[in-house]
Amino acid sequence: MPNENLYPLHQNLLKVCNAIQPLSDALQKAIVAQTKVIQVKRKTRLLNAGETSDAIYFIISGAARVYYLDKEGVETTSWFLFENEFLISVYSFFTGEPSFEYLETIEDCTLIMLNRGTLNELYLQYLEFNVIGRKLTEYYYIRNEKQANDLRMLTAKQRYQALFTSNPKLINRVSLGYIASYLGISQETLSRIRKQI
Amino acid sequence: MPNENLYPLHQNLLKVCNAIQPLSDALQKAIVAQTKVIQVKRKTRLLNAGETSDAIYFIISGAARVYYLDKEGVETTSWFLFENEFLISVYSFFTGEPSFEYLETIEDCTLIMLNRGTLNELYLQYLEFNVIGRKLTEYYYIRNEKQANDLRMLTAKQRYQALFTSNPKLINRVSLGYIASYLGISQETLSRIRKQI
DNA sequence: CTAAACTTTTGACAAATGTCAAAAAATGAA
DNA sequence: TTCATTTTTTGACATTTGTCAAAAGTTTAG
Repeated sequence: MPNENLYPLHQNLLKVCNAIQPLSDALQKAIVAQTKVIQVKRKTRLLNAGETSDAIYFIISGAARVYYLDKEGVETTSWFLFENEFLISVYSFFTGEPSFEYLETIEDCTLIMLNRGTLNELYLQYLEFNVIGRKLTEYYYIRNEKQANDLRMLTAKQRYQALFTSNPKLINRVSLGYIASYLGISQETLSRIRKQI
Repeated sequence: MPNENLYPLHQNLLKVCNAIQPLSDALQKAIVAQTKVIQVKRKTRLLNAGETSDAIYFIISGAARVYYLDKEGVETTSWFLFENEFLISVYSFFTGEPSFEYLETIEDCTLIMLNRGTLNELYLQYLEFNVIGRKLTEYYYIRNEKQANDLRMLTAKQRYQALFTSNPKLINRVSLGYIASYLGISQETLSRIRKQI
């Protein structure tokens, strides 16, 4: 595992990618060279609605969420991301259209930042990297699909229990209001559900 | 546009792929050679829950749906697919795990069938094909995300109206009960919503 | 350490949606 | 075309979830 020593900050990112498909040394080097490690405080907005997303972030440490505003201006959280996950406004990043979502940290974070132009160059220059992109998209697709299915099929209480079961640590790191909007319910309802359990 | 004459049945499939990224002649030829055109009646089950998905289908004509059963055995439709779209159990096809979903036609269909082994060979042999796979997955990802967002944020009536606006033809081709489950509501409620509008 | 800001809980009530059962309407196979 | 089957609608009522307002609890920055 030479990576661990060569690129200490990028170690987990490379590990995640290598687990999908082994990367050539040249590609690993390119990834490290073309990305930037940044530190941001909690509640930092990394993308605003209306802006076009220009970057994807890998979370080394910390937590973040993706949210948007409904017609009445009420926040709805659509995603929580933690260590070793990618923070991205999929729609805006992939289409190049202005985002309807906000990206915001919910804890102090250390992030690896990769911008879109660079990613596309990597896709062109290292065709094997498309495999990684495809597989990651597949993986997140499946997560998203499960979410939609749960929203259709489960009651509020069942959705909370499913989330709690699949991701117990989340409950302690994320405020109730955010979780409620993620589950598609009001925070009062979630508070009452919690008391019952 | 030589494809139109060379491969009449595969014309639209190739057109969809070419629109994402031009395919080499060799790849086009390989796609045509490795796929099989089949005709099936309406209500044909192409995949059962518990089976591992081994194929992806491109719909030349007809319509289909993806559905699954909740704990009480009630059907919930998670997706409708029409001409020039891909019919697939994403979870099972991509992970190789047994499916929790059923694939079923809702009209007589003409389909292009591509099995997983072949697709993976194409991915290996024609690395550029991964770009197509990645982009298609991105596209369907975005659709899925929109669905989850609507389920969280909109009332039943708003969801119906959104569906009607974005896909009016669907309403006439798909029965009310299927649409209701797709929207995450009972069919009685959907029937009442329809009357109001 | 403390005040201000934010988050969670509670109560009372309103609105949305579900359930069950039966009738009406539409569809499709013989 | 006709009858059996499937789909949609309707009514009555139950349940879930939302809303508003206020109180209680917790966290954070100075």
